[in-house]
Amino acid sequence: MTFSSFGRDMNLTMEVICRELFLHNRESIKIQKEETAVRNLVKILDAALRLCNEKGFASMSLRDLSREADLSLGAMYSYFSSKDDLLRLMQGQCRSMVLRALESGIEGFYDPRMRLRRLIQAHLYSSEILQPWFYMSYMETRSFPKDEYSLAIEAELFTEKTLVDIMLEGQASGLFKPVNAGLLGAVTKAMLQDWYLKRWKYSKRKITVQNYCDFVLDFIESYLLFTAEA
Amino acid sequence: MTFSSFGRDMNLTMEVICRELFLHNRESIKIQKEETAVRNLVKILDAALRLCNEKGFASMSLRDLSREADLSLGAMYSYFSSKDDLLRLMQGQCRSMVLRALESGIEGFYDPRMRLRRLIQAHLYSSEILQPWFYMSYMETRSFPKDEYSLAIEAELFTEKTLVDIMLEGQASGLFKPVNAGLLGAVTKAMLQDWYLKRWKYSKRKITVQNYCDFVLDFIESYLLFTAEA
DNA sequence: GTCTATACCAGGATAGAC
DNA sequence: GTCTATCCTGGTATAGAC
Repeated sequence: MTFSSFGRDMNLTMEVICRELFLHNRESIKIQKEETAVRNLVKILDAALRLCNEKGFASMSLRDLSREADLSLGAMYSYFSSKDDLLRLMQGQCRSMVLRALESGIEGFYDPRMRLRRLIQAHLYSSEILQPWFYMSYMETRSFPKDEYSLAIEAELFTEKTLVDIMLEGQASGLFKPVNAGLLGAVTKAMLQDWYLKRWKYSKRKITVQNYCDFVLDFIESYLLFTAEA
Repeated sequence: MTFSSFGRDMNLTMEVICRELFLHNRESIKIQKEETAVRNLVKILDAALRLCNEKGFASMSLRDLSREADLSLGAMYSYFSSKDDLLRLMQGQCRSMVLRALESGIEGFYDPRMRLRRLIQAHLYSSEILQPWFYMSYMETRSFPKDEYSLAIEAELFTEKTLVDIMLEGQASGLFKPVNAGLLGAVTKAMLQDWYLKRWKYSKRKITVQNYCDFVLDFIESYLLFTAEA
């Protein structure tokens, strides 16, 4: 699976994302006409992701946002009922996109080595496309209200558990070495997250998602596979 | 180097830290008497770290802080001149402690393998002791004013460069395999940071800093060393 | 050195015209 | 559906008594 084929399959443009967000939240959004709603949601979310990733959600004022989104304060309140509600909308959309990306990455594959590769690729590739979403989600989790917080933690642990389960499977079938799968899963997650948390660093060094992905796979597989050294 | 010997050597109690912070910032702190100042700084910084790590610096109000620190608003303003100034004080103190810990970790060691081990240990052990400081520093960097931001980024890159330099040294002397040292340094940093960023996760699983450290060292050395498999 | 009281403003939220 | 005008809370910061 290459990055460009993944991107084509997932089709995650802002317009598509906002349309889905609109359809899933018709009750809470006061605007009726789909085209109007989607057009403005694109403006709002683009601006929100930009501001939020610069200074953090708490420091982003709705006045800033209204200026950047080129919509009045009053108009924006037709799309969400409070600032927290905006965060909830974005967070929910992000969670559903991530889950879909990871699941579509591994479905139909049964060999542990292949499943591990595809899961890591799906994670890195989707965080490449949705970087501002992933970043915001990571940085703002702690300020969520209790129920949203739990959902976010659950999602974090789910990814990790999926990684660990694949490793355990591979160990059970004798394909992988009997290393500490729990810890390997944890640090793998950390490496995957670093890709969207330190984007500035990797861009500056001209390291592409493909480079990073190949390296991480090599590093992990060297530790897991029995294959002799080159 | 074990965690407890490191802890003994560094002697990083809140009282010691605040005394140092006071001595380095006498001009900006309006209180004269050292004992009074240190006693109150401990109260302020303990509370600030707690609140800040819960909800983020921007969402921590000085009213909250004054209540938690059990000092009036007016009194607190004798210790810093603005909320941003408080952040600057804490940030500066954190940077100086980290640098000292890392340097004292590797000084006097020349074998690349040993230097790498000691640097990783020093980083993990100090982040174990200073977890709230490290966490705050990581999460708030992006909201710093420009000059403070540059200093923080510089510190991040310095640690990474130290790691990479040791790896390159080891490769040059033929001790380490010729893997991509730049990327290995980057993901190593990510693994080190995960220890203080996801403390809740590791505590819950009863993984100690010693467990984590041993695992990370094994993982990295397996990739770097020529030694045959067990 | 520490407190209380208060100035002042920015931010979230809403009402009601168009 | 969108805008402008406005309300009101709660934030940072300071003044001045003790």
